[in-house]
Amino acid sequence: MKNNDSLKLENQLCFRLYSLTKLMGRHYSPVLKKLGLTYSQYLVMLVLWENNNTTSAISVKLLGHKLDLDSGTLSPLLKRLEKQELLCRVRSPKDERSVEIKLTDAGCKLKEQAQDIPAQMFSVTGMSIEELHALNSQLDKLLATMN
Amino acid sequence: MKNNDSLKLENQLCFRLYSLTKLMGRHYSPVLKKLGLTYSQYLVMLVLWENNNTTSAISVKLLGHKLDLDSGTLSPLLKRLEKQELLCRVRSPKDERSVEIKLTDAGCKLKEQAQDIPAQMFSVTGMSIEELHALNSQLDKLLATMN
DNA sequence: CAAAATTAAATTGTGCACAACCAATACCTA
DNA sequence: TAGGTATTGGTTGTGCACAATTTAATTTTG
Repeated sequence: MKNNDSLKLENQLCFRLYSLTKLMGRHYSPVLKKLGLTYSQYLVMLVLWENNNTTSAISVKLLGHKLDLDSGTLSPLLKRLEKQELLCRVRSPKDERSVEIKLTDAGCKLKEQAQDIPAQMFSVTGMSIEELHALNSQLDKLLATMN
Repeated sequence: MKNNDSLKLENQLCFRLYSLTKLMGRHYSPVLKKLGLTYSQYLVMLVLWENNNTTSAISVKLLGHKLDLDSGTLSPLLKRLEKQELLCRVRSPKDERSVEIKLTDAGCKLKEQAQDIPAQMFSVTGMSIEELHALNSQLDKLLATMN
């Protein structure tokens, strides 16, 4: 690559990721709207759905760790989900600083409606399972390096 | 993949893209802070730097098309850059609805300070040039399919 | 045990993304 | 040329991301 091309938009990996993330969001949002969720709220629900079987409650701290989000982002988001009665926030008796998140029955039940979202979104990518796995592991490697 | 794993966070391509975009932003922001730019402002400047040689001005419309951003996002962003005197916004004499963006001398000069950002960011990825190109073209394919 | 350090959340402020809606202008066509 | 239509940009409102600060509780240490 020529030196004076390095600042060109078309050569930027970051711009591809940025565009693709937005594009992804545009495919998700109409689907998630039916469940009354935004994309970030959906991610939170994924963690809760996954977790609810084993540990019945998860702290905001741990949730933030799993999603790589801080409390400034999660606090208002969780309050909105609480208002929708999908989850409840209870201060931990063990450590009063910590807030534990627990799915309500409605929140638990919403999982059923979300079951076919992954397949639906996968079809939008036009990729094969093999290509998806290959891309996933490339991105995992990149995530690990950059962290 | 088992059916009930499809909703697991770790299996989501979208979550990897989402995380990687945020992570990318965290690597960029301290570097861009020295230039007084946010990441999105940097993208706008990339387009302007690239364009300034040939066409001296670019409309908000075209800028939005290149960056895949709408005027609701660009308008306030461009006003902030105008306040920093990196560019000026002039209503087109040909079409009064259209606003043309033009770099100031300061805006043009800022390019020099940005020259080594791409190389710096490339080194953070830990990839070889070949790997970068391969990933870029995979993402381009995905962008094309999903658009 | 009390002071200091650490930790968890909430709060505040800035900027971004986008949908929905509005006003102004340009263009087209009957 | 008058009226409809499309386009451009702005405005408003919601939600996300994150830095910086504050508050409160726990843990560590002298």
